[in-house]
Amino acid sequence: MLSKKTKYGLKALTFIARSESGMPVRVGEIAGSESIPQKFLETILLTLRKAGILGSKKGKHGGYYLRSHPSAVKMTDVMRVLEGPIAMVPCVSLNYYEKCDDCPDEHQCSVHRLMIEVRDSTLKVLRNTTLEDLALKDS
Amino acid sequence: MLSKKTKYGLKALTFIARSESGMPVRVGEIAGSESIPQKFLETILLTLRKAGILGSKKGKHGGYYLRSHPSAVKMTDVMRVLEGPIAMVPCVSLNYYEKCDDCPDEHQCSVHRLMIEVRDSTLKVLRNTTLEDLALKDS
DNA sequence: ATTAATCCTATCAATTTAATAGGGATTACA
DNA sequence: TGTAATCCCTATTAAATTGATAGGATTAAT
Repeated sequence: MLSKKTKYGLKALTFIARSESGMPVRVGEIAGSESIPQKFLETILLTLRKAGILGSKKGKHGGYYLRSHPSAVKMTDVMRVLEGPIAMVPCVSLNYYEKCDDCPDEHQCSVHRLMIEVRDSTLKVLRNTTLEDLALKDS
Repeated sequence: MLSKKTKYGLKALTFIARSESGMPVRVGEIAGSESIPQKFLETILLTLRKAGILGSKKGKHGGYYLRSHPSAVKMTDVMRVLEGPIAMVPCVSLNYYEKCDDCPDEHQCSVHRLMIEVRDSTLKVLRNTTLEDLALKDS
């Protein structure tokens, strides 16, 4: 399951990408428009800022803005920041590899091989999708 | 993340598929060989039996066996039984569809569209993989 | 009968998730 | 200079999920 955190984060990024004005977007505005609890969204956008995806401006007329053009914001990056590893098992993760304690030899593990295929197919989608694609309207 | 339940279940199914004798396989034997807590595995195999994937024989010399040839056991079915929906959001699930409360129109939801693509690519893998594939040794 | 197995359901502890709380720090601008 | 608006930070909490265990009931072979 996709966490609410990730879902809210993606919606917020889309909202910011669509807001063409170039001005920082207030958390409250996003929260209101997208039906997201504001305080929760604050922590999410903070995470995205710390990850370098968003920038922020404090104080009156402050808010969040994209650090790069939407076409340069890859879903792989966003998902890793918000949802964590893309792989479904750590022993198959490119960025967060970890050995399983219940596997003497992962090259003979049937689950391992299946999960590599799932990971690769998911990666293909996420690598080929950017925030610009998400921000397109309709269909 | 793949749950332990699913991981254990897949390993157990692989073990049974590899055990060519045709005789029912005891839970204890699988648990021992695959380092799975036996009592936990009992409940998992029970689930697989209730789903029609495994059959069982009670009493002495009892155990679990496959109801179909490994090549007929699709990963889509196994995953749905053990892990639940393949889609990452309910509004994109083929078998467990549910509307999101925070989406006025899901056809305009950017997350929705992305998740359809992820679902389809995962489905393609899972539909094309059977227990027979998992049971192949090595690489 | 005895033994060895599955079957069933309840329960528990740990973790994760979703959300809230309560301010602190910074900035615009009157 | 002061005040309102905004992001920043961390802690806490409640609910849900997960992983595992417990304790027998039932069934079948010998």
